[in-house]
Amino acid sequence: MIEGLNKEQLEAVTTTEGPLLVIAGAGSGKTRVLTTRIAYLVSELGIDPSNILAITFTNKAAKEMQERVISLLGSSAYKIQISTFHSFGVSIIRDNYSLLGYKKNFTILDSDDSLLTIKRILKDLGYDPKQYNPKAVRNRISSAKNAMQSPDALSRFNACDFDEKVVEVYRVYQDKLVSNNSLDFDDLLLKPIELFKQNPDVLAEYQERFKYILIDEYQDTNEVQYRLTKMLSQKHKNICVVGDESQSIYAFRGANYRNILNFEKDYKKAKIILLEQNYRSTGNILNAANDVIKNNKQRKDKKLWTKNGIGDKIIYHKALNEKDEALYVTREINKLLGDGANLDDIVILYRANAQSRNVEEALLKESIPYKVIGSFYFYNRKEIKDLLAYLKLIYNSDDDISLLRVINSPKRGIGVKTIESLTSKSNNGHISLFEAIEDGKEKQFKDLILKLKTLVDNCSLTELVEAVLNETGLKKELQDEQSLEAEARLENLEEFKSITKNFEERNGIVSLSEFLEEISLVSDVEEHKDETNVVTLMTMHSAKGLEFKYVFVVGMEEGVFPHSRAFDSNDELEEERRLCYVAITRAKEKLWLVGAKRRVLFGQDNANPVSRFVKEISDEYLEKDEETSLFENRSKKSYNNSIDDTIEYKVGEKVMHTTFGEGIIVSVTNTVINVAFPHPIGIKTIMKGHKSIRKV
DNA sequence: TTTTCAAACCTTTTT
DNA sequence: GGTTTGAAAA
Repeated sequence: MIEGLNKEQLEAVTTTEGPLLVIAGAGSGKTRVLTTRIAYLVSELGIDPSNILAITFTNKAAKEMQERVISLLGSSAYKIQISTFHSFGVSIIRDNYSLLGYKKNFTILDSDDSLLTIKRILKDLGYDPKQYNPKAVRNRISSAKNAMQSPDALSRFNACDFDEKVVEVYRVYQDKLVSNNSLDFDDLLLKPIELFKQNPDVLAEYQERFKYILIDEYQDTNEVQYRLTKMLSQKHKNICVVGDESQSIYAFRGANYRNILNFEKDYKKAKIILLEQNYRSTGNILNAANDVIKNNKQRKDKKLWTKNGIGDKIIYHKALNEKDEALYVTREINKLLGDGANLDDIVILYRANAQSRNVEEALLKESIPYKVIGSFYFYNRKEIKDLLAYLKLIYNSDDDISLLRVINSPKRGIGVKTIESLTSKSNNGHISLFEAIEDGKEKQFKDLILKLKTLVDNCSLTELVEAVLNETGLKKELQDEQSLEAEARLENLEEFKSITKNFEERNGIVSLSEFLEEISLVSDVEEHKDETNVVTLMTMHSAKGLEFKYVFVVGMEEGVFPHSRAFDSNDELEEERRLCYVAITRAKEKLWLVGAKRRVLFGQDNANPVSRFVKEISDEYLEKDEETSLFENRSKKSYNNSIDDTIEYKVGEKVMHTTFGEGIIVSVTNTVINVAFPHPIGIKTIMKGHKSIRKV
């Protein structure tokens, strides 16, 4: 098990007692250390797996850690609590809901739901949403919660009129959540702390249970997470935190990388181990990363090194515009594929999700299969949100937010007037909107939900979803519409059923409560599908912890990356630089940094200078390629090869695709068409005039 | 109550 | 550039 570990790694694995800080540079075998340490605790020291708690930030990281521990320990690994901070929080709340004043069937609000709630509160209080931006209010409340400030505490600090209003909204918002028997993301961590403060005996039980605690990505912990782990580890003090302040990229979410720098102060006898040997990347890639990060003032001095070869130089390519930028990337990908590379080994990283569109269009043109991680396309669709709101309301009828979402969707003739009278009734009687319903059209709605409620314990999840679709009229509304867009929405609802089916198969028969919990904590539908052998597109933030042979970073321009919002703050610029460090160190073999001379942003043509991060890399490791005019000709040629832009398309026309077969066009944009193919293929986006389709 | 159309708004990054 | 929001008409 411990074979092949270097001296420092071995020390990190075997130093099991007392506080331990592992500063793990990118690619230094951090996950291997964590998983081996867990296995060592269990199989060498005979620690009961249920006494171990391992916490990560993302679902992806938790899943990977669990898989690796299972491969080391077998099925006993299932008894180890490996989870994200948020799902760990939910499990504590679930086990102690009544002590916290919640009912068993609490629901979790996503950030859209909390925004809607805040909008309604602002309106109720008579404030102009133009003067008090709801998003700003939500962010302010969220950061207060992440800093563990109650409305009272916040009111003591408030300096301006805006803050005063925030405090007011904050109070109403918290009351509303409690009366709705629901929690937002921040509550998932705050409530456990509240619980432990008020019930020392409960805390003592958890402290006793989790004798060994491991925290991954410690540099990304915020105040709440920091306090929570400190409370839990107070008794046994066997806490091992792993992190790298150079990779702290979540300050906007309240993360405080000083938590890692202060670890030695918090735990007086803490041992510190530095992992600086990198096993992932070539010498050139590491040197470039070091060149960039050394421009940050606030950091622990360390330098990654490797025994790997020097490798290829990093390529910086400046394209003419954002279209050429994307085309350049596809051309390089095609070259790689020609040399026998796998699509799985290729990733394209960008600063903001909105940047994916150009790249996607180019990939479509070249018929290169890809997947986009972390863009909430699926769960953000109206029909899916409606369906989920129905499920939430069935599960927790006090959830006013979900009720308001679906009470008149599909249309039942229940309008503003009815809602107003229900709201005042619910306010006066301190009951939920659902309970306030007594008669009228809304009574029919109430009966419908009550009827569906009886199904929860008597049928499978998929059957319940089917019943909701049929009984609420959600399906009928779309079928009656007879439009192709409605057809696409129906397809999405079908897709949702395959998600519930998948969930059932994975976990056996599952309850509505477990399903809702997972859906609220897993933002990305891709985690349910396994699309393999495709190019991956994602933000640099989502890429943390991952590695790829070939990495493309696009948008290397001032204003795009570093983002213009960071210009006026040195702290934020340092955070952007850390993000750049994360992006560079994802690459194992080859790295491309790509930017555009001109770029259309907000419909405006901008000419941004090259990103300062490119300039920070010494020419020793960098190969600059600015044959922009040449490339323009080449790109035109390749464009003409596969695209015939003379063909006109109309919605409703039939087309034949070389692999998907016959389909119907459901929508047409300037560059692409969306085509509905028979189940299970579904809706596909295809370039206009692409050689793979022809009209029939 | 629902539909429609023009104006406003927007773009960090995520559990 | 693209979507969401608001006011006015149906």
